[in-house]
Amino acid sequence: MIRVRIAPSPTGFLHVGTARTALYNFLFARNKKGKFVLRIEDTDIERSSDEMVDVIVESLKWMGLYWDEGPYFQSERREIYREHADKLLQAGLVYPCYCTKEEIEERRRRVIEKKRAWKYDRRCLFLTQKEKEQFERERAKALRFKVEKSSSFEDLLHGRIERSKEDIEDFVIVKSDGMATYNFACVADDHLMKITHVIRGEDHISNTHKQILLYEAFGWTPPEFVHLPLILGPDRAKLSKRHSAVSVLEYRDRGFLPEAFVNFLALLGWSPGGDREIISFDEMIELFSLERVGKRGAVFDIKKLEWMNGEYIKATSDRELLQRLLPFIENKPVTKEKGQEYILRVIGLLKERLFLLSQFWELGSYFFILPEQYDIDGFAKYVRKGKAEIKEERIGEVMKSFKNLKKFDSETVEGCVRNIAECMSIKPALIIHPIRFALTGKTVGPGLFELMEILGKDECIRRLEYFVENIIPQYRTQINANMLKLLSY
RNA sequence: GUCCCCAUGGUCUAGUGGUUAGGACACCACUCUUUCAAGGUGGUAGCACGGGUUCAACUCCCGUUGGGGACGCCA
Repeated sequence: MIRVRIAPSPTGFLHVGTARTALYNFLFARNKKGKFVLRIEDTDIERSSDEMVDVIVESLKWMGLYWDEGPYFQSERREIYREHADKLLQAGLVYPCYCTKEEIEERRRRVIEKKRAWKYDRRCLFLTQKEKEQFERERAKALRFKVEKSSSFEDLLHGRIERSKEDIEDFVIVKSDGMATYNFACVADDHLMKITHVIRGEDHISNTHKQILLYEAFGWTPPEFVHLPLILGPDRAKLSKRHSAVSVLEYRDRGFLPEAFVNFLALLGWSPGGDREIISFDEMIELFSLERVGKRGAVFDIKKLEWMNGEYIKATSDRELLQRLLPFIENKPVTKEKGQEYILRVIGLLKERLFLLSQFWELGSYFFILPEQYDIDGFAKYVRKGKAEIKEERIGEVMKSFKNLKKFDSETVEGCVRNIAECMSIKPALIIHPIRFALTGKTVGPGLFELMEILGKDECIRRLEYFVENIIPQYRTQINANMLKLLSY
């Protein structure tokens, strides 16, 4: 049975790179009807925290990557590692190292100054008995693996990858605080947890060589390895905080749908073949195969993610979308009072111009409250282009006609407005734009008549009055000020 | 500096010796339209370079160049 794992370290948020690795492991496991294990690699006690464990768990759940086993915590497995380290010590395959960080740092600096490659100099391998006894009394010791063989393994993606023993240093397997290091805990756990395929980022290739040596030392059969290419920033360097958001939960909070996020990540390095782009989770599981994973690092293109998110939003039913939208609007004014049916109608109008859930309020707050601000400059541009005018008497005329309307559905309102325009022998646009501006404070948005139907007759009239009394004077002042400014030059 | 990985438009990719090198994002234009989106139509743009192998190379091999990664008692 296929068994894979995701082994994040709770020293930070779940990185999108780790998220994609988790996704590929998950897809591979589900495709092969195997098991997906979650293991928390918290051997760095200082930097690990429970909060980060929660964040990781939440991130994986948000993406829909449910694990079959775990989470296992390496911090709870100290004894297991210690026993295994003892075996290697007794077999003479590892040796104690008493060097301090500072001492090593000093020696390393000197080597690097000479432009030579640094590797642990084996100082503690050649200690005299006397030195050993003294250090044993005075210092904490780490355990180093004595590298005597070259390492080689078959990567399912890259083929055979070799590394000469001269290029591998005697690496630490147990730290001076008694905790196993990553390379050691990882090997012990992957073996003990019967992991069949280790699928991880290619930044681990050099670790894999060390780990191969450990498998051999224990006489264990190593699992299969797949080293995935990295996710890159726009400059083609490994994606990191300085590029953009790298935390999965940040994408959730910015209004991405998990389905879109997962779909996008899946395609970053894997292709189902052909021209397929929008693929459901189930299809991904069905189609996933390691043979179709690429070897090239992929740039994380936020634009494409946003497009894809828009596609998913459009494909989501209004009712479902309402549920997804709730976290983004429940703290906004009057959204509760207006009720779900009202919000649903707004969703109907806004849905196709949304590519992030978080844009809902930004685009449609005026459905709930008076416009927070009026884009006077934007509107002024229309005026200059001759596409709109501010004429109080026209707005007055519109209000008067609205008051007489029995019905206020979009068709009736449209008929009414067009009729006024015709009577005045002007283009409807000259009325439509000012009304849109008066009602929403914006120059862009959904069809005017549809949004008026939702706002309702009373609210429309109320806003038109408010506009005439409060905004037009402001508008005049601002325009005049601009004129004066222009004249003074 | 040492070792390792990689190479199809700006980006994600399809392609596994014979294709007018296909799709998507982005960009541009046109269209629809009361605006913005969405939609529709069209367009710009690519096999890094040099050697082989072969009747034939984007495709296979070698090298160069370019990019990336690893060199922690971090994971």
